[in-house]
Amino acid sequence: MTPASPDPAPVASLGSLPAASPAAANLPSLRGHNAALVLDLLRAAGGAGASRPELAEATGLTPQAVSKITARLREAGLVAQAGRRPSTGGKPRTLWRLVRDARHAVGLHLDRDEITSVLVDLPGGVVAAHRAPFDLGAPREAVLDAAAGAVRALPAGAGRGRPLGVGVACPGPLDHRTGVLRRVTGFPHWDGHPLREALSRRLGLPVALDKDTNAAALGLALRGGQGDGGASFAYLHLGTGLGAGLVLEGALYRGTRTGAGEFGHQVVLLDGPECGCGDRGCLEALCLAAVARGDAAEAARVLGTGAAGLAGLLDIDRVVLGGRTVLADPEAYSAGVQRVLAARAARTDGRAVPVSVAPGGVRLVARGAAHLVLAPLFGRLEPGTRPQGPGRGGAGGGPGGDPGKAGPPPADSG
Amino acid sequence: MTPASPDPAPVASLGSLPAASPAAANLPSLRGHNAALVLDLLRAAGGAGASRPELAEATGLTPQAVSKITARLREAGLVAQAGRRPSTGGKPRTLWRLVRDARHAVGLHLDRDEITSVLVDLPGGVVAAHRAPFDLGAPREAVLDAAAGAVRALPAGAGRGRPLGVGVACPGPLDHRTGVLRRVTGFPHWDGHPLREALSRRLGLPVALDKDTNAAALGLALRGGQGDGGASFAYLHLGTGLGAGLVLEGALYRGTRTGAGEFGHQVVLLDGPECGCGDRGCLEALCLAAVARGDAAEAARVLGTGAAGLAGLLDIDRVVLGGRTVLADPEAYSAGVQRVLAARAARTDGRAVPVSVAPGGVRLVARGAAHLVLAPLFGRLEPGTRPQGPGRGGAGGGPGGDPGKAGPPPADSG
DNA sequence: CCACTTTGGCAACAGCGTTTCCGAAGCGCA
DNA sequence: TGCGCTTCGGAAACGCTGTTGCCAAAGTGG
Repeated sequence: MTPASPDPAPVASLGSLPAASPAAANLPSLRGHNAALVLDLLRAAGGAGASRPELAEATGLTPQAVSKITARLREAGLVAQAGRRPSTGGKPRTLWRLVRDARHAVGLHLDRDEITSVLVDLPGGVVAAHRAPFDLGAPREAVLDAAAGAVRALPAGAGRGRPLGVGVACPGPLDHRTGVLRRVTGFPHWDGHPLREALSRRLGLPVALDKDTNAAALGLALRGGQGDGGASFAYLHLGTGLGAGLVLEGALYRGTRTGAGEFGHQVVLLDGPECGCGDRGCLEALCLAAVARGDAAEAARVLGTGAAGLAGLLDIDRVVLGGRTVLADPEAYSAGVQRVLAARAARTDGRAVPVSVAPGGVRLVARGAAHLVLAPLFGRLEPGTRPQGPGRGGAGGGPGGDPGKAGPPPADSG
Repeated sequence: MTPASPDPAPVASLGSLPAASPAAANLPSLRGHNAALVLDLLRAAGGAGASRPELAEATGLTPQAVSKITARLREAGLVAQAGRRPSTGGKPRTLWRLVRDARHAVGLHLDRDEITSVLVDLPGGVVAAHRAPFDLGAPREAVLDAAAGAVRALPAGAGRGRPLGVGVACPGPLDHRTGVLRRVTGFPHWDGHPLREALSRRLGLPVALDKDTNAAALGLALRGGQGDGGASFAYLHLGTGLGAGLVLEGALYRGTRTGAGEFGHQVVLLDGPECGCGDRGCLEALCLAAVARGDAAEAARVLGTGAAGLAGLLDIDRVVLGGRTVLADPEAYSAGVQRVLAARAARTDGRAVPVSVAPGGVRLVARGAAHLVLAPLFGRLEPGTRPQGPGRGGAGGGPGGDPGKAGPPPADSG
């Protein structure tokens, strides 16, 4: 695939066709796609593991192809045998699982007043975590220092080898494709800053950047659960603001410019009270006002109204709530939102969209950020990360990459 | 690929892995994918055509691979040479275009009081059209008769061979995967009726079913335009109701159960006037009330408020308006919605989401319905259509199909 | 007329999943 | 314990994909 040309507009009059939206596939990309598929199924299977015939049925590949793929993945050190199933009258099935320490990734959550970093292993488990006070409003260098410090505070040698990369989540808006911040609400001095590149250079590791809500949603989508392969859900985050992360048909939806998920500034009360954004009657304004009054029930009702609209608009399968405000009184918000959704269901086809509170607490976003780096291995996210600095050069293959060909993790030369 | 098993739940306790969300790929599916990609680029290029080197650059394939693919497509009769570009110092490039009459599809729009059918050719142009009064509330048999009649009223022999299939669009809700209607608002006797199967049997052709708004959006997405490969837009339809069709990153988004696009019942005035759906303050209720008062400006403002929320939530690139009410006073609605979006843009990053009125008039939906059948050829939609009756048996290949292997259109034996 | 550029076909090739075949490893019954 | 049966999974040949390397064809420009 031709990388995005730096030329502004190559003549454009004749002979310039738009780049094909889905990229063309060749043999290596096919191999990578199927390998990622198998890895993803093993990830979903968790510690229980999965057998070759099961993988074959789930993917649609022939058992023989699955054999070849698992053999390659084992050679790469990504998977290993994990016992066998009881026989059903013939040779028992051999089980496979992910090798926990085959790869690691760092997740970094830059919140307004706190920084959280986690080290996660290949299946997505948190190996180590670190939290510290933080000020996103501090000068850039100080913030970069703090970020690098939070990454270095993690036990680098715990899992052998360097981490694959660092996923960074922070308040939006920003552009995940270029890794550049836009005017982060309340901190205009970040506008236009290429945070991804700066951090990548300082850490000597690939860095991926995204909004906190997107990271959280991605983390929830990849949570060890089962059967949610193609499910759609919305993660609604109520903290100092109100935002959303959308997972549509199993894939994180960020929009063309990472702008998707601006949930808080939907108008739910035409000509209502003024909001900080300049509009009137925004969901966020009403919700935060109710919170300020201590009226969690009303805040939940307002939030539920927004959730109901979203459920209808996007045919969402479930709603997950999170954020400090919600976590302070989870039952009230869960019940309040659920009530509105149940009322909507009663008016339509009768099936209410289930509501839950996000597990993971204060590490939810950081863990999701790590998945910005891990997810491409499982075909759950386009690479998007442009490797920089030492470690893993830019030899990346076609779409989906090829986890099987990634080889052993680079040795820690430090 | 294993077809969806008819078994309800195969034991499910052990060894049942969820089906992989994206299907596995093998050589035939890779071939089909790339062939569809090339066809899609040629479709986007329109009458101007595209050359092999351009296709190679746009897809990322090698020129040699493109040569092989175009050769296969030419052999299948889908593409043909269309002149050459002026030389730039060497051998001039040969241009390729779609063969207009290589395939045809029928689009059928079942509206509440009118039925429209169109015959479209491979590039998506309307070859013939038919309109007649209609009553969706009539008994089922009468409706099926009318639908079949509208299809047969089209000049079948105009393009040689039978059409690929019939795309049907009607008011929702319904399930596009099973082709079964749900309780179409106002006509409860359609609830649960397998319209797709019934029509397919009667016509002896494959049938695809979807919501009218989805069909319209799909048609707009595939309109001969250029460069909108991965663009996102919303089609907002204001007629007797208010609905939306969503195209996200170039693909029609229907949700898991075709439920996406329920735009009219988002609450924009908490505790506002009651809506027919039982809720209060729905966008649709306020909008229709303003229309009933003859206040197009206020209706547009309300509609614009909904559009602004949607633009933020989904990072939409543009908004397209349609429906009888809009078409009755296009300037008022276009300007009114644009005003709200411009105000929102001024509050955020300053780039307003452009608004336009859907071209195509009364045939917009029918034309989009035909694309339900054509789009899979271009990799723009999963097949979804289960061929029934004579014509094109169920020999369909892997994901994306393989247009190159489709062979010549079946001869019209009638 | 001749270098030079560019297009695009031919042939050999590596590597993907598929097919076919068969040994390995368990169960159940005699 | 032995034997038939079932199921798993490896080995090898295969068809077909896009890729690579080479070269003829078809233009431009001096």
